[in-house]
Amino acid sequence: MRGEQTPRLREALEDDIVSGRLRPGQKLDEVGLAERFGVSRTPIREALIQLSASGLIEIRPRRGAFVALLGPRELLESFELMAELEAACARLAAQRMGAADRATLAGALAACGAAVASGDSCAYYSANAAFHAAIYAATGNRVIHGEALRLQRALQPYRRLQLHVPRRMETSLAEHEAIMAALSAGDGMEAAERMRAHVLVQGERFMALLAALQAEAEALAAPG
Amino acid sequence: MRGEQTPRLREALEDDIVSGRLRPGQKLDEVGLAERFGVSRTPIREALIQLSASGLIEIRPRRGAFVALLGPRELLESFELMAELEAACARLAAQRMGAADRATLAGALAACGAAVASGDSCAYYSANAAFHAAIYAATGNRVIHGEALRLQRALQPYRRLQLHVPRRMETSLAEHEAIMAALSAGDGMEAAERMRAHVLVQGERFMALLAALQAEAEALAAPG
DNA sequence: GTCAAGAATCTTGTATGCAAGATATATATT
DNA sequence: AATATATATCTTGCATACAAGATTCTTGAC
Repeated sequence: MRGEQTPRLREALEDDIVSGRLRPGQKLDEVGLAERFGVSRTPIREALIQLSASGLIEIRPRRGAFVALLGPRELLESFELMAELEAACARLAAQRMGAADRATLAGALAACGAAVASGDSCAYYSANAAFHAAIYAATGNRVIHGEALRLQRALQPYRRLQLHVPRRMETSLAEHEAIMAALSAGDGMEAAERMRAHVLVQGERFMALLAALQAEAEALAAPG
Repeated sequence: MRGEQTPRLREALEDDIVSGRLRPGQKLDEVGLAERFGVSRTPIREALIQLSASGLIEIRPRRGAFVALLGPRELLESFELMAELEAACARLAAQRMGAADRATLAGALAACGAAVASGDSCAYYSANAAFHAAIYAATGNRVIHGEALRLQRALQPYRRLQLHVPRRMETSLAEHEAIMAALSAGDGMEAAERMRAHVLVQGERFMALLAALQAEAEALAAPG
């Protein structure tokens, strides 16, 4: 038996959550997970604690672990934090971006364009994440890069719900292109401002979607 | 035996680290900690995992847990993140601050002034933390507030080393007053810009101090 | 038939035991 | 004497065991 199960378990669970296989609010049973992964509860618990620290799950004492289910307020606040953090990344990237960063960024933007052209919202989903991640990396600041990635992952399950909002991809792509232009021009302020708006509007659009879904759910629940 | 040891242990260890009783780089022995707190290794391990997630300690697989010891690069990068995050807080606080927030902030600023007047750098240390925390709170965004506090704590052990830099308190207080003025005027851009500079300069001053200390240590080590 | 109280069951939190990797020590070799 | 190697010891990572709080089911009263 070789050591270090916990990282593997953490990654597997993280993947399940980010990819949507585990839904927000769902309970994570320690014994069940232990059996599924063929380990004891100990490394499972350690992985769960790590995930709770990164915001993907919530542990309620004596009640168990649940895939994080952000309420409307917390969700809006998280998107606001993301917007501020990404705006900072854009500003720093505009100042420091090197040739390699520029190439990576251009590639990610091209992938976004291709996804829009083919109408593949799933491809856009990951190309979008790569575009944003390329900006984090272009700050040259690994601490900021890591924090931004962590937050991006924590919000991923919610972004997923947005995939099919009409014309979302097109407007998002246009915003990406404007951000790219500001970055290429070295205009940090402009890039930051556009990035902030880009992320904030996602949060607001998402809030509207959430409200609609909740109204729908209540309408279904009440008469039944 | 009542449940829930882990939170207590986490807080106690966090306090030991933030207060400086445990030095950066120091090893944390699981058995030793377990004996000291009168518990088994299990809750100790869980507390250590949580602390590693918040950045206060570092766990190296099969090697053990150590109080986080940031290298120069990571430290500068962390201060840069802090500067961006606090700048965002200042901007949001300028827009949203209510009467209660304003009063808390004024109180914290007064405490900073009193500490400078009496030359009590230890009192300034905590009044300074309270001033910054009041700004996080004034954003009205609990997620941002929590992240800012977490990062503040993670950097606290390093700020502590800076306590006795000559005239540090006076310049810091002057910067606080300028930030307060911008906040009161509702000038978010100005407040953000001043806050960013305030935090960045701390990071740079700290780097200089660290370099001096390292040079001193090497000078002592080489000839002996 | 609904609701409340109590018992049975389940799940979590902590303790303990054991195996494997890491560190320290002793020995041998050059 | 210094270095490399083998061995002993220590520490971590994981499995298992058990106790206490949470949940569910049953039973009784209204």
